[in-house]
Amino acid sequence: MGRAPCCDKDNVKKGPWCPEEDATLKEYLEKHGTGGNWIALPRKAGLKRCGKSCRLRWLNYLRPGIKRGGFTEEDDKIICTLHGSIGSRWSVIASQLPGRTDNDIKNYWNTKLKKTLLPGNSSCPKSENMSNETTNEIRHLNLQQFWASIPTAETYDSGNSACFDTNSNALPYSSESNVQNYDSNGLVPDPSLIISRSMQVSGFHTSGSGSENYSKTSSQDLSGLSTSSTLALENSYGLWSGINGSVKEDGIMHMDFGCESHDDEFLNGFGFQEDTRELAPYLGN
DNA sequence: CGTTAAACCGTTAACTCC
DNA sequence: GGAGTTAACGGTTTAACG
Repeated sequence: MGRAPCCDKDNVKKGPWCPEEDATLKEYLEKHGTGGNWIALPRKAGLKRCGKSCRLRWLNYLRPGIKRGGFTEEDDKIICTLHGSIGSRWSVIASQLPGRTDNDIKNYWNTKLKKTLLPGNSSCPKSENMSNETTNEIRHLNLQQFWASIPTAETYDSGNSACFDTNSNALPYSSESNVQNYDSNGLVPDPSLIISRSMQVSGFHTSGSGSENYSKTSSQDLSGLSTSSTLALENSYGLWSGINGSVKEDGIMHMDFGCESHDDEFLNGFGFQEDTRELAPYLGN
């Protein structure tokens, strides 16, 4: 006996969505939100689709602020770097690329990046496949972005994909209008601050090199953030131990990366050491 | 602790282009 | 008709809830 199907398969439509269905779903969600229940949603909205299909359609296609195609070189670097570090945790990678969906990134990786960047079909963009310049660039980018990406309780990106409060009727996306900009002098935050800050947000700027503005929201906005991405961060990027689960007496941050690995040498090359003393030069300590 | 729903990701059907 | 691309499905894992 298998698991019970999520819906009555005889009475649901499958396959590509037509414009009418899209319009119906969009209109319903804009009016009523999800109501915290995707499964009941299609019936309420008058759609002959299963809730899972509606959710996917909304998140991957209809949701406002969605970006499709047009990946930049910087997007490529972020994807390659993160994929090299954490593997195919597409939702985590997507959380670093505002407006991108896990599905989109996964497709892009499988159809383009994997072929162009990993000719040896390696799981990691190892140095032998790249020029030194490129490798160094990615290393630097990775460090900056990894540290910068550790969110503060006040930061998340306006266009992020993963803001979704299942307990409210709020639509599962963040509202750009609630976002204020502030200057972030120095992309790499103090590690002690990093750790003391709550990892409760799902999205944050990762692009650029230090002079960009970051975004912050009111605390109210944080309630709408994705729990899944929060957990994804915690699960993927490690368990933080020590004071407040973070920094030990020696002031060194000890990290236990829970991700399967991939290639220790590679990770070290990208700054993923267990002991962040090695990262001091990058962290400005 | 069992059940249910959401989230996630690998796979593939469907489509487009050459 | 084969290759490339993308949207969607299916199955599994995770989280939430009673």
